[in-house]
Amino acid sequence: MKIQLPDGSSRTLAEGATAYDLAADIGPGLARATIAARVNGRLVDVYHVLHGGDEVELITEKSDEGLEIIRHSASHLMAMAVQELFPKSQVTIGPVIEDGFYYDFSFERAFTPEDLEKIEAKMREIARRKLDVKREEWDRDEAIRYFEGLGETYKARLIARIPAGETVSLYRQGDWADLCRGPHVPNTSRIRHFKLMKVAGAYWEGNADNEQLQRIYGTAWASKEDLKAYLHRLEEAEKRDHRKLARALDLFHLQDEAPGMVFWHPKGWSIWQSVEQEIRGVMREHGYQEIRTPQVVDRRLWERSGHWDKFRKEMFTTATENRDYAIKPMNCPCHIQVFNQHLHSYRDLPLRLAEFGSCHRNEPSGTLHGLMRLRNFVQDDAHIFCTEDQIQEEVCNFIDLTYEVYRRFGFEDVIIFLSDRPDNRVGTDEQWDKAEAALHQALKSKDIEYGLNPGEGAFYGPKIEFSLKDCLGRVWQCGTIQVDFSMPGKLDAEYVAEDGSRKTPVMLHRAVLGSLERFIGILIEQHEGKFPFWLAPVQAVVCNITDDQADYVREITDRMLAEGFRVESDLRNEKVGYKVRAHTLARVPFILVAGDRERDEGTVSVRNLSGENIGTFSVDDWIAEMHDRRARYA
RNA sequence: GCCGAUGUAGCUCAGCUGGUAGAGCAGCUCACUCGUAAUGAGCAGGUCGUCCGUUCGAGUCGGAUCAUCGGCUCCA
Repeated sequence: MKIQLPDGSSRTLAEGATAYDLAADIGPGLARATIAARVNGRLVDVYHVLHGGDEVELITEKSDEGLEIIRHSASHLMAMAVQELFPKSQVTIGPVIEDGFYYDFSFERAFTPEDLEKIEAKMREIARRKLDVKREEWDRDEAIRYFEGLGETYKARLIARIPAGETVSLYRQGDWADLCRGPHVPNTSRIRHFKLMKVAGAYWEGNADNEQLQRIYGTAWASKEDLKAYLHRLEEAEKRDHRKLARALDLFHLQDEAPGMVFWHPKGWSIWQSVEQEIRGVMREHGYQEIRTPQVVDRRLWERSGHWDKFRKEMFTTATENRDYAIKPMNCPCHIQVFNQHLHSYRDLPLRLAEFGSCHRNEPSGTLHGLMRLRNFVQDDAHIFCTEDQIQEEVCNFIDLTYEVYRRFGFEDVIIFLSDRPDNRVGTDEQWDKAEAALHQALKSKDIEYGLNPGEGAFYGPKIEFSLKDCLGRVWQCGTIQVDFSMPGKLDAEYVAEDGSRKTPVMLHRAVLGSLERFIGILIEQHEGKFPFWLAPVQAVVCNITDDQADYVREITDRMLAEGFRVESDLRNEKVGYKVRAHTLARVPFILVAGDRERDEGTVSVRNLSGENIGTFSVDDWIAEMHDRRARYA
């Protein structure tokens, strides 16, 4: 029979030949490297029997698909190892994830780190048994009986979801088998470069009401080098962790007495100020008016806005003189109060109110995470009151502004999702149609790639989310723009339309950075603490070499301070090498050294963070250089 | 909130099977006045997260609790 290859050539094989036979026919090296095959567009095992005219592409461990198959097979290998060691455990699901895989087990107790070592050793042992991994086709009902017979109730439940009468596939290695669509590696010995990473609890079907399962995470790679490189990458990422850098650079701290709330130190607060000032300027340029609203607001306002019913548990409350209050979890109800203080004309719209609003949310303790997830955070929040017809233009402007700001802070890699109508919602279908279309069109008109989160919108309207990644690749939402058909009406916002009638405006909730804390957290990790000149808490340190230059150093430090730069002098009685090292570790962008020569010439010698001496400048020239860098956001 | 791990000096960590704490760095003092990633010597610094228990005796064992870390769930 003839088999078509991807390069257009064909090969003749005996009837009944498998994908493996094809690889072997081409060459023994390829046979060794082949993990699976794509036959007529479908991924199959190497044991798959070919037919005349099949188009076949061999999948080796070097390809992305091959790697995925290795990881999937590694999760099976792990499940088999767990069940050999712990016969009472039950298997559930074990998918491939970024950089690895996991498998969820039901077991009477949690797995310990020591168990992990044993499981990993058992995996290597099973791999050495060189078991073939073979696909079997089973009748669905028989498969259910088979797994029930083994006491694998979760697996049986999973198969029961497959329509009756269909065949299901099992993959068998030795005497162990698992329900799986496949494909898998041909033999357990093909899984070589892996490591079990961590144990964690996880809920059956991802539902917190269900039983908690024991999840084991692992990583697997095609080569030893890849595995090593991955582990090294994790180590490097750890060094960028904003919590570690915050301690090293003295930016902020958290402590037991105020979980989820930040104590900002002078250097961290300096960064905050720079960020806030930057956003304040951008907002002013884009037609926003900044306001300030109260922290503690009577319960009745939250009842009217609907928050008291829905988010009572997440709100901090307080009471005095028989009145109940909530510490605000969001700013919008207060912004509507400001809007409502005047009777607005349609000519006032869009009206944009901005606030660096401090919000408190009583997040569950297990969710807190450094600066990324807090109980008290400040949003660069704003609410745009507008008509339905103005939504699209406002969204377009907002997208431009968001990208411009992110770029200025050094972010190019932005992840965007649009969340549309959930089942449970307010507003008419026409309103939702219009709002969703406005968001889609705004993104499309900017040629922006974005994902869709169907049904993930808020009950009050659709939204676009802008997310950035932290050093470990975890995605955090930062910017957002949300259409709201509900709250303005609930809180009696209205304007006078052209025809003299009273109408309810649409409100757009929007934030560029999201939470300033979270954004600064990501900023720290993005720059590894080496902030660009315009953001650095200390932009330059001037060091003398001996006491003889102390006055000169004080004088030029004062000159730079007078120009508005954050500059310190280091007059300690230490060797200049010691000072250079200290300020390099403190990530000061420029270290200026003045010895007798510089003092006599009225210059400074400038060293940057890369350790390069970028030259000796006259003090005037250096100040001009700093002005230039600040203006360029360098 | 759920599962697991962790909590010792400002920081990073050591402290075996219970016998009332140790290093490096940082800090302070003194000497040295020095040219781009660590000069030397000395000093000081901890009720071992908190509470309860076991024990003649607890940093070490048990329980509770708080916080942190890694996941899960959640995230207006």
